Amino acid sequence: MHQTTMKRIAGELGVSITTVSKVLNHHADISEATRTRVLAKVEELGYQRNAVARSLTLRRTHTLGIVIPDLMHSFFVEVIAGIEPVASVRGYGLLLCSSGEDPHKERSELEMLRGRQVDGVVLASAPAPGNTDLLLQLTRLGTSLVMIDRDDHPSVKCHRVLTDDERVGQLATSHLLDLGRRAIAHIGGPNIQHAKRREKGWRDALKARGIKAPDEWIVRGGFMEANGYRSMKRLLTVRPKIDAVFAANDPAAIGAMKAIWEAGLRVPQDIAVVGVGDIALADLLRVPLTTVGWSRKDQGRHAAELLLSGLDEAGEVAEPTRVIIPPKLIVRESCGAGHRA
Amino acid sequence: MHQTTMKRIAGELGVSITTVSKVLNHHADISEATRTRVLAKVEELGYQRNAVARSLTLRRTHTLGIVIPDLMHSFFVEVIAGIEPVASVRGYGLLLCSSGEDPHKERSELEMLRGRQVDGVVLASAPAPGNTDLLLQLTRLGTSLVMIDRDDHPSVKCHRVLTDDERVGQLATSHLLDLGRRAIAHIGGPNIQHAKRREKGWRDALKARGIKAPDEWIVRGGFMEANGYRSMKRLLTVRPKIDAVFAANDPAAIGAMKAIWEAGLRVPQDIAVVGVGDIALADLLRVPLTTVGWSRKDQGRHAAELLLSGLDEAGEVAEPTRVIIPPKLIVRESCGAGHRA
DNA sequence: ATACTATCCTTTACCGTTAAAGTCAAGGCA
DNA sequence: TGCCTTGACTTTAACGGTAAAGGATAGTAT
Repeated sequence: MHQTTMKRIAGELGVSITTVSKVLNHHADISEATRTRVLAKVEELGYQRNAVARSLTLRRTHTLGIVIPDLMHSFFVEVIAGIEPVASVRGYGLLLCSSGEDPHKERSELEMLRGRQVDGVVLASAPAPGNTDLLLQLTRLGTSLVMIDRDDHPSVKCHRVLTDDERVGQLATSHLLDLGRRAIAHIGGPNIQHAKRREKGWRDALKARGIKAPDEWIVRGGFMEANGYRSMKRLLTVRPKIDAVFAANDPAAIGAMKAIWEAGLRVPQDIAVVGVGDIALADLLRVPLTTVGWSRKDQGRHAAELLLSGLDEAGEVAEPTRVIIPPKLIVRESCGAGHRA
Repeated sequence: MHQTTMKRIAGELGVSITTVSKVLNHHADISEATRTRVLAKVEELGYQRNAVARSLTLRRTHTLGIVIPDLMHSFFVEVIAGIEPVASVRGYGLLLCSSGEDPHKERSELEMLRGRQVDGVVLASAPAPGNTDLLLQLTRLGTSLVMIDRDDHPSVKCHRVLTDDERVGQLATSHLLDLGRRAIAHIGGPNIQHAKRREKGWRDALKARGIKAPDEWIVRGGFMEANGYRSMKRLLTVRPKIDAVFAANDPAAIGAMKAIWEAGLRVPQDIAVVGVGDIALADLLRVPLTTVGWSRKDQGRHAAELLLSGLDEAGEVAEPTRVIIPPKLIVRESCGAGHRA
């Protein structure tokens, strides 16, 4: 029932606990003979160091907290898939938290992570400035922080791994314009920085071609499929009719397509749709979704590397870095570019 | 830079550390006056207990390890989404590990979790009996274990939350038979229990209608989209031609559809496809996928509840439970039942 | 022979918290 | 008055490990 401890090893060998510890930590002042004996006993008993006890003395848990807004959204899972191998090979564990887009839950998760003394946190913040104080406190306490995806909490000095959201909006919108669409509506995201920036990119791209978007062309909602669905229902009532939609993310775009189909219209013939995110399976949808994507694995990988390299060089506080993962247009069929024969 | 400790609180108040500890643990032998003073100081300094130190003394980390084979497979993520809220409200953290279907990685992840003294483990085991010894050892050490999805390691006595895989196979196959298909091939999974059981269900359903499946009707591979794709390529060469495929899971079914389309054939007109799993977005595929599904959130929820209830009643070793999540057929379009007008 | 120096261990203290046992003054009871 | 409770703390030891400082023994320089 009880885990083997160094005490036991030391006892059976007639050496001190410290000697065992030194062998396991590769200290130089241990004779080859003792080292061998200890290692043999370790092997025999299948001993493994107790990470909790080590964390307490070393003041390092080798654990990263991950706080994301939605586990069911494949975007964040892909980011985690990018973080995992980097953390894993370096011996870091991942403590997974979901905020469910709720700032209060986010706060309590962050507090939980603080209490558990995680070495670092990867955060995709729920849209609310309420937790800025906690984040500031965490960094002050020596917890490294990397924000991914969301560019909120401007006063918090930490690494950020983002994409260029204005460019995202421009890419999507220009493409639709290039295909001859003119009445290009926008399904906006929630009230967070990068949703606003995608909107700005959309607006700028239209303006660049001399099109002024009327107010009815934009409906702001959330990032969920249901939000896109509701928003599209509204956009379908706009007159004169719109002929394209740029949705702030793929789930919203998918929701929009559902609404379009329900109205008996066709994608892309009646309304072209472009999303953002390139979520998994988007190429296998009834109408494969044209989208603006970037590598989430890269995003996760960068986040983990920033975090871990900052942890290894203890002491020196690295300058906050902004890594921009370049977005690119992924043309499929929902935009009407028709890449079938 | 330094976290506030009980020592500091005790010092500033002129009481012993134990007194502070007792207040925070709601011990009775503390006067109302002292309790109030301590609580006020805790509030003032924003003090929070150090979970690492508590874990060491309490021999409880309030952490569950989760080991899944593939982070990119939405199935497991959905299970996690079912586990998360249950664990979260009870104050348990989730340490996430991905084995990448590799038994060696799985082993090292399990060892990592053992070293970190997790209270329990939710495991979807990679297909290999190699780690049975470790699992037995873990349970012997007092770590609760719940296996989800995979029904391997029969000698390990632990709770299991599974679905009825034979029924899954029967449900899918009978449905195709009901629709008039007769040459129903099977894309099998890897060499693990529930893949074999789905195969058995398929075989039994055919036999029940007097059909004996020839050997070429089954191709066994893995659970990934690529496996389904390759398997289908092979099945397309079978003569006389097959008119339906039951794939052991949805990614494989999607891979199969890709292969079918690439061969210039249509789903379901030329070949009907039924998968297993009801992954997210399956209803939005180019041809919405008919599949046999069950609630993964329920599965995760059950797993977490079994684990946590076992942890609360410390000492008494609960009888291993088998929870069967009932599968149900989800009819869409890939089977040819035609639920459009 | 004496002091010096490696080499190889051990002792002691500490990480932050909790449980068990101990202290001590005030109050109750015979 | 003396003894026993009771209430409200404090002291001590422990959880499992690591770091720093402290021996002991043997070999080397002088």
